[in-house]
Amino acid sequence: MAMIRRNFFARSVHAVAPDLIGAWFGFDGVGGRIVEVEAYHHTDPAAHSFGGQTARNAIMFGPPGFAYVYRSYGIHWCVNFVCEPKGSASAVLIRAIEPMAGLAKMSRRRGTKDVRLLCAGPGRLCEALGITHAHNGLALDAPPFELRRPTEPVEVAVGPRIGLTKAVDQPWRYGLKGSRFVSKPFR
DNA sequence: TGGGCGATTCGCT
DNA sequence: GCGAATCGCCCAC
Repeated sequence: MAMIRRNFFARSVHAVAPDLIGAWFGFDGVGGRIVEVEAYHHTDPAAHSFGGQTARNAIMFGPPGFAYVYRSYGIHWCVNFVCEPKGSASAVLIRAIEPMAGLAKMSRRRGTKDVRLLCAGPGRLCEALGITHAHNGLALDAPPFELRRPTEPVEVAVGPRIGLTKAVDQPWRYGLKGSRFVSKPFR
């Protein structure tokens, strides 16, 4: 599997997002393949960067190829990959992976043995992988991140994003067709 | 400086 | 299917 380099992310977020489906996402010894992501662009009312740069979203306004981690509902962490040229403030939210490496460790962190629920959802994914605010701003092409291109072509499903109150109809959710490990089925 | 709110998850009905 | 948990961010006052 070919390593994903930083310039992989220096493209339209809508080009990067489907290309991430099927890619290997390793983090500090655990991981799996990406089966679900969502794209967020700075012109998108649902994006954190829509209202301009703030202390929280500053990483989104930096160069592509870095991790943007934020707190959701005061409880969960969610991880994004920053895309496009510096200043575009666009990113891909990683919503689910198919758990493949370090299942025991992920199960312990998550408190469940149900492999299907280990990483199905942005909050669950970060809990299983051990991703927190401490990893905000880290480069994606260096440890603890390990991203690799898919070994073979994949079929990508498309649908509306989840849990939003703004721009709900945009079909900017991408998934691995037929995967049991997505947070919600694609129809 | 305070109040409302959110790219969620889980448990109970 | 519904509501609680829980807290940092952000804007209005």
